[in-house]
Formats: sequence, C-alpha cells, structure tokens
Amino acid sequence: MNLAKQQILEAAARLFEKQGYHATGLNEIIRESGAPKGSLYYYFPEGKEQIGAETALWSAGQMAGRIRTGLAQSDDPAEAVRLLGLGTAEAIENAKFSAGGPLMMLAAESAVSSERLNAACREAYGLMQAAFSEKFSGNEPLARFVLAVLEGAILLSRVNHSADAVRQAAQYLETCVKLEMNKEK
Amino acid sequence: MNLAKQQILEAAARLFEKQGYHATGLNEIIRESGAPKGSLYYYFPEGKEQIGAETALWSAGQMAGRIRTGLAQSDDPAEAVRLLGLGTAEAIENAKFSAGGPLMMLAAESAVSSERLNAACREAYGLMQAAFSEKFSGNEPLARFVLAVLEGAILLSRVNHSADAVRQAAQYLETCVKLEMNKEK
DNA sequence: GTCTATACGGTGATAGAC
DNA sequence: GTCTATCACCGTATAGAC
Repeated sequence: MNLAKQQILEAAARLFEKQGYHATGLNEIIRESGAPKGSLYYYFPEGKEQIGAETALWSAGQMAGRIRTGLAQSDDPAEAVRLLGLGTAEAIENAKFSAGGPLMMLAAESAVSSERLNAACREAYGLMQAAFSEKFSGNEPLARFVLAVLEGAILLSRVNHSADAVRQAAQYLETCVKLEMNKEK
Repeated sequence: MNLAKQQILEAAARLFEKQGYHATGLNEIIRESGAPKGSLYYYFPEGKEQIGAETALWSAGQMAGRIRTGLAQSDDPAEAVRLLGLGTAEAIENAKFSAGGPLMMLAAESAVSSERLNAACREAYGLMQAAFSEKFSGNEPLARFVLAVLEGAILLSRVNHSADAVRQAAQYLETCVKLEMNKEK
C-alpha cells in the first residue's frame, strides 16, 4: 500500500479511536497524518465513509494479530485469555484510556445509520472473532462471547479511566473459558 | 420536570441511541421532540453538553428500573440475569437494533474528549451497576462484570443486526453468576 | 417562555491548475 | 499526484423582539 494512504489510514484510526467517527473531521485527519493534503480524495475517492470502512478492516487485522500473539502466551486457552486480558489492561493505561481501537467507535456510530460502514465493521469483528475461535478449537459462540466481554470491559474502562474493569473481566473470563472448554471433552 | 424539557430529553435520548452524540444536531432534536423551538436554550442554557449529560443520567435511571424489574423475575440471581438477558434480546429486536440506550454512545464518544459528559456517564453507569449489585448481595465486581458483558453483547448485536450475541451472553452469564455466588457462601 | 434572525466557523466534497 | 480555491450546507450559539 502507498505510504500516503497508509499515513492517512493510521491517523484516521487514532482519531476515530479517541473521539469517534463523526467528531473527526477530514481536515483533522490530514493534519495529523502528515500526508499531502491533496492526496486524501486521490486515495479515497469515495470520501469519509471509505476511510471509515478501510480503517475498520485494517485496524481489525492489527487487532487480530495482537490477539493471536497474546493468546500464544499459554497453551491453555483459559489462561491464555486471562493473559491477553491483562496485557490489554496495561495497553489501555499506556494509551491513557483512549482504548479499544477505532472499531468500537465506528461500529457503534454506524450500526443503524450507514449501511456500508456497518458492513465493514461486521466483517472486521469477524476477523477478531476468528482469532479467538482458533484458540478455542473452533468454538464460535465462545469466541464471540469473549470478544463481547472484552469490548464491554474496554468501554467501561474508557468511561472510568481505569483498567480495572478489563482486569476483572480477564479473571472471570478465565473461569468461563475453562468451564466451557472442559465441557466439550 | 417541565413537559417541554422532558420532551427534549426523550427525543435526545432516542437520537443519541440511534446515531450517537456528534451525529445528532440540535435542530434534529427539536424537530423530533415536538417541543417549542425557542425552549431549547431556555431549559438547557449550557447547550448540547448539558443535554448530553442530563440525557445520560435520566436514561440510566430508566435502565436501572428495567434492570430491577428484569432481575425480579427470579429469586435466584443467576437465573434472574439470564431472564433479564433474554428480555433484553427481545427488546433489541423490537427496537430494530437501535439498542442499548443512549448511554453507550455518550460514554464512548465522550470518554476522552469531554470532561463533563464523561463524568455524567460514569455516574450513570454507577446507577446501573447498583441495580445489579443489589441482586448480588453487594458484590460490586460481579455487578460490574455483568454490566460490561451486557454492554459488549449489545454492541455486537447492533453491529450484526442480530440479538444472538445477547442471548448467548445471557446463557454464559448464568453460569458465571451461579459460580461466583456459590463461592461466597 | 417562546420566536426569529443571525453570526461565525466548520463540514464533506468538487473543479481545475500544475 | 498534489494543491488551492471554492462550493453549498450544517453545526452551535447568541441577541433581542414579543
């Protein structure tokens, strides 16, 4: 992918994550990106919605990678989830609670209003769910549950400016996953 | 509370829930509310932020009520949570996935940008957490966990236009709560 | 309490030069 | 590929009449 396009995408991701889709202006994205001002509509001819959609998918790819790395810390799926959660909590603190990636914002804001963005977000969450599902021997419902729990906990962490919700969720999740994975055998 | 003010608040709640805080204009709120156009800055002299903050708190009061009613369906906390979750899932379908109340949107969008809105959202979530905590003999961490799970599941339901995530979460949650409540005895 | 008019900045987007 | 000028529109907020 072209450098300027990539810069725009990453700047958009940061801004969407912090303040949301509608609160972020195109000018702001260009300013923050350092990319040439004329290149925005060159690389994203369909405008802001396209930027949102591509940001969602790109960011979900990143997140899926981090999830896989985090889950690789232990062979035991339940413990792996706990460790991933603890790592996420630390990341949230380092990011000063501008956390969870742009996907949460894009997903919430587009769910009812924008067909296209919504479709992209659905696919994006699918990528993340897949990263969990691999670790859970293909148990998709469990993967989706874990994903939902982490998203919810991250939301509360943003609001409370404290990663406690995520740390606690990690703890509870370990139990849930252990239980569910044993049931299968 | 004055009728016009109440109308504005409820219209704002609906719009914030559907499309978010920044995507909703003051004009739109007035149009939707049916309240006199001149009354907006009369009842909300501090403007949009005040509307957001009061909407968050009012809506959280409503939600806390619904949570209490839902949880009253069973004496067993674990089963009560499952029933509340199933009821929520149905409500989401009826609302055509414009779900979860305005609080989720307000919280996500204001977490980093607006000090005042963020404070209101924090308090609002506190009200909801309290409604759970009562049922869990004061177990605040568990209450917060359940709250986080439901918020996360609602987010995924919005994205996927399917209440499945909430139904499944309700199922998993019953197990979690049962486990945690037994541990205490 | 409510209304209208208005200020002023910002929005996403397009056209055409280079 | 990039820039600048410009578009029409919408945002929030205020002033002052009634």
